[in-house]
Amino acid sequence: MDINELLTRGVAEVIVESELRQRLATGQVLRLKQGFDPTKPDMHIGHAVGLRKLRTFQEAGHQVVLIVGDWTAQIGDPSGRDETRPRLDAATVRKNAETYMEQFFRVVDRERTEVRWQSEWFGSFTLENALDLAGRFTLAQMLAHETFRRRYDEGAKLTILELMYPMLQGYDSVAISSDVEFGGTDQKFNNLAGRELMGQLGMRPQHVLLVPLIPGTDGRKMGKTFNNTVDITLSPFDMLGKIMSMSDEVLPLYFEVLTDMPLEELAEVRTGLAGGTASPRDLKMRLARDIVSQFHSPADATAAEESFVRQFVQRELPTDIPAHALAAPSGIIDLLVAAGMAASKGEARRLIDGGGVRVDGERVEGYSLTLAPGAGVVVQVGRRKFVRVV
RNA sequence: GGGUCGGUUCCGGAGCGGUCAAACGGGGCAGACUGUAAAUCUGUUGGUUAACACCUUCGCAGGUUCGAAUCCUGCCCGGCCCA
Repeated sequence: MDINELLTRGVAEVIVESELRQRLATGQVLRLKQGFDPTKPDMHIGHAVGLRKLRTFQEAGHQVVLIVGDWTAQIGDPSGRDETRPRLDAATVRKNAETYMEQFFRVVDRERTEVRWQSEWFGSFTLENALDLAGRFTLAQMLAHETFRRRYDEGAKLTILELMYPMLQGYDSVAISSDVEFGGTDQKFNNLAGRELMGQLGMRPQHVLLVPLIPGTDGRKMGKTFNNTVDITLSPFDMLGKIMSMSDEVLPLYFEVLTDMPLEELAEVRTGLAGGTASPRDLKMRLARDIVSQFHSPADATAAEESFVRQFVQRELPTDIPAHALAAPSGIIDLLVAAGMAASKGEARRLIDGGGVRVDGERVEGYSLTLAPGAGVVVQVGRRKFVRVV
């Protein structure tokens, strides 16, 4: 891939672009820093945007340095946060880190990745070191950070510990001699702290490559708080379904940042969608297949598509309905709760009232229906939950 | 340390002695419409109950009252002002 596409496709901002462009041209192997906090091991395809970019750089010969933020995890990244996060214990952090890396290396080449834990340098950090670090940043600099500024102005709780977060992340760059730090646009402030610190210490300041945050299934920025993520650990079927249920507007961006579709073709897709000559539905299926293939396999993608068409387009029952064994006759309400299709009996009643429960395709009216063991009927809640009574 | 304002159901945010399981908005869930699009519209959103009703919930612990999310006392937590 040429340097231009490397620095523009699926990239929101590069700091400082002209300099990084020159360094890439020299053919020198660069150290690409990517950090993560082992607080939230579930990775979604929004994260994959950055990972794919790392992967592309690796293919161009560069070295990834993955930093496990086992210290910053205990602070919690304040970026975009409204409140102080709870601190985690060491065992949880370690477990989360393992889960995270398992997912990370589904995209990034493990062979060209160096894994470093923050405790390597922060474990022996002294108070003197910490004070020195804190002395290199001013309050005004910190308040330039949108998140800090807003919380400060609104009179919300904001601890000194949280102000330390960008400093620690910045120090990571010093510790591993980072050349380029990768992150989402929400990481800009933290990444720039690394630049600042490296410069103060007489090192060559790292460059920063920011990837865009992509919209989630509901069109808002993809993130855990909105519950609109497409997790990369989803089954092929669920992953395909989630992508299919997304708004059409995301298509061009998704193709750009999550597939290898050639730029010329990408341009055609854009004009086709804008002009109404391309089918959004077909393109979305193509996108979904592509993404599922990446995290699973082309065969899985094909199978998922077939199931999807059967279940949602042709409205047939799914092929693999879980069985729910009954020992004795059971009322519909109890069954829904026992099968995990409703959280409480009250909710089960509400679902029935709302017309969301079907038995063998027939809408259930009233709460009096009783099902016998071995009935073999299929109980359905909404469009996605099925159970066969045996 | 002093003064002051505040801590409400998933989130935001009303309520300020009974009519409060608690307005309203967001989110969630279900239904209609569909391309499982999106948008829109409708219903619903503590638990048990067929229902009446009852139980648990409004930072924590006590108290006043026939009755408290609402009043009083102490404590914990946060913001602001003063030091």
